[in-house]
Amino acid sequence: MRILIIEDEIKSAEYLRKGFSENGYIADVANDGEDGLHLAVTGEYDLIILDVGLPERSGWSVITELRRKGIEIPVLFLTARDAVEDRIKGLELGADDYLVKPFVFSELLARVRTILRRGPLRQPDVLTIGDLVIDLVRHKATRANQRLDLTPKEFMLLSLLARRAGEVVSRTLIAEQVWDMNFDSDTNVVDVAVRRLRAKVDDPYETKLIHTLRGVGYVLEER
Amino acid sequence: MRILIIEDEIKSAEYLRKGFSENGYIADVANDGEDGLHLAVTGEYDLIILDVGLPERSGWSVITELRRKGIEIPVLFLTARDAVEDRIKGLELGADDYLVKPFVFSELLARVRTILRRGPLRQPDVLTIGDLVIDLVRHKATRANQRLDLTPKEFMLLSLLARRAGEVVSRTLIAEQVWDMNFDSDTNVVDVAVRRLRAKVDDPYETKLIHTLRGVGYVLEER
DNA sequence: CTGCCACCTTACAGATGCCTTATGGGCCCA
DNA sequence: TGGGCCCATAAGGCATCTGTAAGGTGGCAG
Repeated sequence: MRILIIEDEIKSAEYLRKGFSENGYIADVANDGEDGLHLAVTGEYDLIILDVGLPERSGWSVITELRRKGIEIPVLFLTARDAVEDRIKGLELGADDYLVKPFVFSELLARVRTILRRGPLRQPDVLTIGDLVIDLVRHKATRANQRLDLTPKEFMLLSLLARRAGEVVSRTLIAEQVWDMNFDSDTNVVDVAVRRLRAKVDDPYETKLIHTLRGVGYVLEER
Repeated sequence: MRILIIEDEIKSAEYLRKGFSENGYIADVANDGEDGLHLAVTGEYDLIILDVGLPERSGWSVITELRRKGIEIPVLFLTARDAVEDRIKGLELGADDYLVKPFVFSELLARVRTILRRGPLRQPDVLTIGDLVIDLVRHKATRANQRLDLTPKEFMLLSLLARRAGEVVSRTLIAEQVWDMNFDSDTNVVDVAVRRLRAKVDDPYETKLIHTLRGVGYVLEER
């Protein structure tokens, strides 16, 4: 899941980014409305967090512009405590929800989850492929009831594969979802990451779950 | 669905009652803790909204008394913005959620819906993780039957981890719940606090209970 | 059979994030 | 007022993670 944060105050933006990152989301930051709008249009985001107190281009015009272009990405905006009419305005312009500043991060997280849940992609909390079990909330993966000690990147990669178990996942998609790489760069990060994941998930066990489809990508499945 | 509102300020109480009523709930009001407790015990309510700034009988004792009688109705309490310790306390006493005043009614409504959806989720008074026992009410923790001498912050941190034993607790969440920090991240209080807690909870013992998940947070569990 | 290309595998070093310790300020209570 | 405890800050150290690079392997087309 990818989130775009449009917020001019660098510290706040970073705080939010970190929070989302800790909770398994990929979050990018735009420091003004101009950049934000551009990223929103070009990048593939599942949700936008928008501070409506932006200098350059007011937050409102970002929503307006997005909706005018027919882009339906859910928008959650942040507003000041005393600005009641702003909340109404934001919702009228096509935002999905708002939060009043200052807020506690977990409130934001809860709302984000709610919004994403009611979208088309509803995902369960626990994924099972053969004897491999992945608990997305607890950030825990086990195989044959043995705990797998995975690093953040490994866990991200594994959950991506697991969410599409049985389907081919292209390296391009992996690069995008896990590394936030938008264009082709000539690195073999993906290969190396898959290797490292295999070392923990497949190497110690008889039946392999991660399979390579030459020229296409990878599949996670029981065979 | 029936909701009991325990709130001494008549105007606020009426405002809430009306709000719920408009949204299809049946809501009753009690203007002090005494009445509230009585109604809660006799009436058939699905949820209680409790203001913890009550005069007669403090809000806390209402929760305590209810739980002591074995009544499991979900409680959502309302607290002042600056009272972080209160939030923790309320949850420790067995409330299901809280909301910080002042709030927008729809926020409250959203939370109420969430709670009612997930059904009663009662918290035990004593948490046990391996040989670690935490008594939330008596504010006492022991490991291997030895008393742990914890400072308030340490106890708060430990109970937060314990309440989510087995789940990852992100540093962001910790910072929020224990320090009420929202938008400044450049401090390592959490690290240091965890260190101090470990010194008492883990260092003297063979099996460690507090585990670090790099980039994600901490988990309290037996491994 | 042969060469190419995609992918695998390994080693390494920089970056990152966490740990650890020392220091001093603040607060409570005698 | 003074002592003791609690706890935030800061700084440096250290382990882990992860991207890069370089060489190896194996499938596949011609």
